[in-house]
Amino acid sequence: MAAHAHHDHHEPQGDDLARAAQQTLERSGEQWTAMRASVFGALAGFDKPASAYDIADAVSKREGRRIAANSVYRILDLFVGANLARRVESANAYVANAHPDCRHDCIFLVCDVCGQTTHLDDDKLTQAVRRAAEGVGFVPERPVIEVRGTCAICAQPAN
Amino acid sequence: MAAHAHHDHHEPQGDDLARAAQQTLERSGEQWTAMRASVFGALAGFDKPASAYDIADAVSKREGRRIAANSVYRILDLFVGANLARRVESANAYVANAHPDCRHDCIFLVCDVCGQTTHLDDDKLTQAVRRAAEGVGFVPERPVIEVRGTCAICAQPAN
DNA sequence: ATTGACGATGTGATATTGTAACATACCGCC
DNA sequence: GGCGGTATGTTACAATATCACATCGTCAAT
Repeated sequence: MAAHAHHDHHEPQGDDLARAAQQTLERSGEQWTAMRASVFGALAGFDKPASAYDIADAVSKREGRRIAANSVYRILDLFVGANLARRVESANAYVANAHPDCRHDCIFLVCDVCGQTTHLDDDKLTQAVRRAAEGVGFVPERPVIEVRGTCAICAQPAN
Repeated sequence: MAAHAHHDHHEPQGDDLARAAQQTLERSGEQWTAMRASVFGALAGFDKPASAYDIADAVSKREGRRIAANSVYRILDLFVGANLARRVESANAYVANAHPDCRHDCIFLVCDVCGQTTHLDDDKLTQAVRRAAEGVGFVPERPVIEVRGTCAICAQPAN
């Protein structure tokens, strides 16, 4: 779990990530409430996609009182709409988005062994998918591009 | 519902489709039982992706007795494994596969208005997705490529 | 014929994921 | 203080998915 602390990344993490999320959300005209901060924090605290119920449990623990899944869903929907989070369709789960300002389609690689999920940004590829859909008269809104398989670590023979 | 009866298609339909499915399933060493035939027929009878519960209802009607969802799930899992059916992840639903012998990744276009789902086969594109995953050390097993949006018919202005 | 193994299905319970409806709380404004 | 609006709480429920175990049929060995 103590990986690559050796130098700085571009990826905002922890509080930085939350601050970026807050700014993006507020710029879109929504409030950054205590509850939303707590949900975002819980979401960002997972190292793999988390279900709404996972998040509800984590938030409940943080808050010391029971938070219903339903409240979490509302906030997650808001986050997804504002690009602060993404839904991984093939896992019924959510991940925090480290770059809420860049709105592009993304590609998730979901490891069936460990659950870890990474994402690729390859606009050429996602544009090609959109164009393929347009080629048959379809109006693409939201490409869902995910790859189930085995991540580099779990695929190592000496496992 | 009485569309394009004017000339033959390559797409097997109705009984032909079922026969093709039966052959494929048996060739893979599984039995084509009455229950499986009934589930396949129900699945093929839907004009859009059907949930396991939709199918359970349809089969129950056909059979004149209650068929539980979990029996349907078992058979659907078998079908997906044998390529007789596909799961549309972003819709939690299943579609019959007209070409059970061609095992390629496919791209679903899911209309958010009417639910109709078409599929594209574009091996260049799906191969590109696989290669992109491999490029970061990921071993792709099952690409999930779906596009949510609006189909050509629902997108017509004079609707 | 009996038995045992095995695959398929039946059955009931339960887990997980997702929504709906309405109540309450908070906040800025008049 | 009262009002309108957003956010959250609360309860109930719907929809999707899985588990455990019972039953049934078929086939083969005994």
